[in-house]
Amino acid sequence: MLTRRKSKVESTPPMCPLSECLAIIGGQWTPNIIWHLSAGPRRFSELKDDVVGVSAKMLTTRLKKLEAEGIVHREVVPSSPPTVEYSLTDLGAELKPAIEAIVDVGHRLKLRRDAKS
Amino acid sequence: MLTRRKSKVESTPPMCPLSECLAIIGGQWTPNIIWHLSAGPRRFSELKDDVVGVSAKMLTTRLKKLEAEGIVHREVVPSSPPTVEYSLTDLGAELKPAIEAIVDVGHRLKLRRDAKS
DNA sequence: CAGTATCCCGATGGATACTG
DNA sequence: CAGTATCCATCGGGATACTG
Repeated sequence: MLTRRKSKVESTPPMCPLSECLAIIGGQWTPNIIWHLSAGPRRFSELKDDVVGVSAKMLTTRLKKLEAEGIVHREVVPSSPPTVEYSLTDLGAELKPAIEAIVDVGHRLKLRRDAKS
Repeated sequence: MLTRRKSKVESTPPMCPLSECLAIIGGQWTPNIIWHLSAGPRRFSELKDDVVGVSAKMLTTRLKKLEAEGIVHREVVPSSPPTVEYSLTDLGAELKPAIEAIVDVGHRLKLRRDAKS
């Protein structure tokens, strides 16, 4: 039997900075990009290889957005052929715990599913 | 001066269950829905009020998907007018740490930005 | 209350080709 | 190498109206 709900329920968690963070890591590919950058600086083509399936277009789009938001740092190395280093800023590094938590849960979810099938 | 990269870099984290989890919480509104459910069972219209801005269409869509994935439990209370209780399953509860990590980072990000402006 | 059914528009993102 | 430009199909998701 279901217990009757108190009119004010169990109190919803205070207020939600979820969107705040999701606006940053919400975009397609974005978590993957940040995740790969979390291991250290990468060049454009390295990232393109790491983040399997991403197109150059999307990768640039996301990197630009992340750079504008102060999450990643872009450093052009003047050389021929030119290379560009992408890395997480301090601000970007703060996202790591969240990404790791997601990875962790993803792992446990996978285990559960595999166990059931 | 940038240090030269070792050919094998700093080793990318093993393999990525990111997508595993993102496939679940990735959808628009989804994290918010789970977040609100994490405080306890809710009825359809309560959720619709909690998750500000969501349309009935999207809410049903997401809830159906989450139910199919075993993340939320749907319980129809036979009464007039009918009510429906949504709650997190054990599996769904495992997502809470990830959501909380995201909320936490979102909060810190907000603080940083506010400090700068 | 708790949805379902349609219509419909705009953004997302892939493929491809081109450039400094 | 590190992108940019263009074309174009898809589809997420809002508005609205209807139902058991």
